Amino acid sequence: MGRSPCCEKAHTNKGAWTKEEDQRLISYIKAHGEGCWRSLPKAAGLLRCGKSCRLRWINYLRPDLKRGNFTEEEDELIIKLHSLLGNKWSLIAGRLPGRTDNEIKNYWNTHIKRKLLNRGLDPQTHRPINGGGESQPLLSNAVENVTPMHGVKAMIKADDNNGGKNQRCPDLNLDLSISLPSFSSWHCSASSTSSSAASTSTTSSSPPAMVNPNQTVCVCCSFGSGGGEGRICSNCQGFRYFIPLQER
DNA sequence: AAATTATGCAACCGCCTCCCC
DNA sequence: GGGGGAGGCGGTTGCATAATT
Repeated sequence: MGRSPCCEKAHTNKGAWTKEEDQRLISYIKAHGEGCWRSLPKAAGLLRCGKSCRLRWINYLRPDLKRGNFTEEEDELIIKLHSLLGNKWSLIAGRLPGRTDNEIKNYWNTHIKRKLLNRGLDPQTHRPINGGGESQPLLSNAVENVTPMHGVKAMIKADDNNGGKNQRCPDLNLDLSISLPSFSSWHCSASSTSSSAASTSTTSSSPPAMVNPNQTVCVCCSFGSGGGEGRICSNCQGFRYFIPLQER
């Protein structure tokens, strides 16, 4: 049986994109907008798979992309988010405006992994490699804005469905919260029980009041969906939550 | 200067999830 | 509720360039 191919591979180009192909794609999307990637190549006169067009646009041609080196701040933010979310590159990218999941993934594999190893931290678990650093923080001391979430452990509920694919979360003590660009984005507007906590004023040096161990905080709203990736949220119905341990 | 090795990144592949019928 | 199509995601590959020998 097998799955049907996403496009007619016999008549599609592969490999690096030419300037002409780029230009065709850009002008088509400028004229018609994104959407229906499957039919886009034909409509735009491109001999490319729709997925390839989407990837090229999202990762390279989009006008809002921030090209160039990652800053130290971005580095640390990626590390923090990775410690919370694992290899959820799209969610991580959602918190880094102008960066793409592919770019972050590549950057992680080529730079940050090495950086963490140099710090003596396991890039996957963010724990000290030699086990001798039990009292060490999970993340570098250079990470500012990291404050303890008193008594709160976290997990990502969505990964429960992975059949153990992500074994990392249930055991990982994520005694962390991070300074977010906007506290107001911590909770879904639809989440009335949480919004009162979010509105409590805080200072950057104290644990935010929103980190109430008895409340449920939505990870996707807090970290990933700001850039229009809300499809995973659906007003947070059983998907990507921090779950206080006492509820488990 | 040439050959070899290492590195970085764009692009592809296949699976998963969502959405519509 | 189930099936199928389309989009999205993460892992991996392969090529171009840089660094080293």
